[in-house]
Amino acid sequence: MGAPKQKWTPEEETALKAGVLKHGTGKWRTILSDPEYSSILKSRSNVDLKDKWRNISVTALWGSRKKAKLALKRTPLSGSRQDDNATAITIVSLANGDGGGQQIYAPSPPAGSCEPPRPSTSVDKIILEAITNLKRPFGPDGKSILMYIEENFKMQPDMKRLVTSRLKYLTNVGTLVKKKHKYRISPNYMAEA
Amino acid sequence: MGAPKQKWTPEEETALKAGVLKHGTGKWRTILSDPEYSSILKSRSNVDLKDKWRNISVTALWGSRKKAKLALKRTPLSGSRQDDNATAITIVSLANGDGGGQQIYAPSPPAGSCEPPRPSTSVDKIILEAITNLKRPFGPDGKSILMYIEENFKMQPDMKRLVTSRLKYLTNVGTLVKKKHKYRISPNYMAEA
DNA sequence: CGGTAGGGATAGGGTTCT
DNA sequence: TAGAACCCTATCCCTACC
Repeated sequence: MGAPKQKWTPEEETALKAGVLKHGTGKWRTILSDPEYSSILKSRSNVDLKDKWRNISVTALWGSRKKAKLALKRTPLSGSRQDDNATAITIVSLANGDGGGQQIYAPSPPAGSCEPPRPSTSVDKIILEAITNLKRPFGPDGKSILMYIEENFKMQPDMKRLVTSRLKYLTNVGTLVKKKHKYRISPNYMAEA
Repeated sequence: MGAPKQKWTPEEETALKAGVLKHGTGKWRTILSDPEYSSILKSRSNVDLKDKWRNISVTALWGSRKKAKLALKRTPLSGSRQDDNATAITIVSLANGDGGGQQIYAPSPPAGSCEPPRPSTSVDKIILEAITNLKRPFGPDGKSILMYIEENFKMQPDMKRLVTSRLKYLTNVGTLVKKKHKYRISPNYMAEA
């Protein structure tokens, strides 16, 4: 009697994250077989795990943007009604199916303003996207990240320095893990949320 | 900014219903690809089809309930059983958002007395509600339907037999479709309305 | 066949417009 | 307030490729 849509419970999600932390991504059958998680995840398949992890990943990447959007919605503060999505959003057209057009990078939220101090800026999102999409076995190096950003975003002149300093910062705070000049998104970062 | 809201034409709606009849619900991309309908539905997406079908469904469910009420008022006449399976069948309390309160099942209209043999009783309404709310991919099986009813209605002792026989009947007259022990509301039933 | 990656489709909740 | 049309995205499914 399968359920039409079996929503993931927080317990399952936690187990999955722990499993990835322990065995790494792409080891779904292994995670499922690990007695530490098998009971919690017994109603899931390895493919389910893969799908869910994919979903968690994009959520982590786009999370802050979403929060900003929701915040704006909940509080229709002041007037401006038109440039809703424009305000706090820094990456556009990622969702659009066409892979042709170049995306536009807008420095930092010019209008939104009410953002509390966050450990991430819009550049960070781009960096995370770059690392994710480059899909290097041990993560891309700084140069590749730069190239990715140059190729996929219209950037402002000081972008290079900005990215470099952000890479350093994100590594310091633990969002990224740097090893042999290569950057990866910390599993811990995924595991939080 | 968005599209100006493209209202569904009767032609499109007909094509959609025919498509569902031919391919089944949940086969929206298939329906869209069927050359028989693709020209008519060319400006619709698979998601549009799904959304429209959802609208049609709720309208049909609620519509039939209204019709039944009116029918009872208008003509308590006897006889004809093909009294359209569409109008006679009604579903109640589908709209209640809270899942908390238990509903009350009243056997068959005790007051009406001179009720002619109708193709539906109040049990039928409950059955349809169960099938609708259980939302199983291929429809719930008889056992699930029973459980749903037991959990959500105060029932009389012979409910089980009643439900079983009604399931058989509704399948015979085409209101339900039975396949591999699972019951679904007939697309025909939806498509009429 | 079993497993994973990726693309794509569906389901269902939300939102917007009328 | 309701209903129709539309959006968002978690979940599920299918296929290609080992």
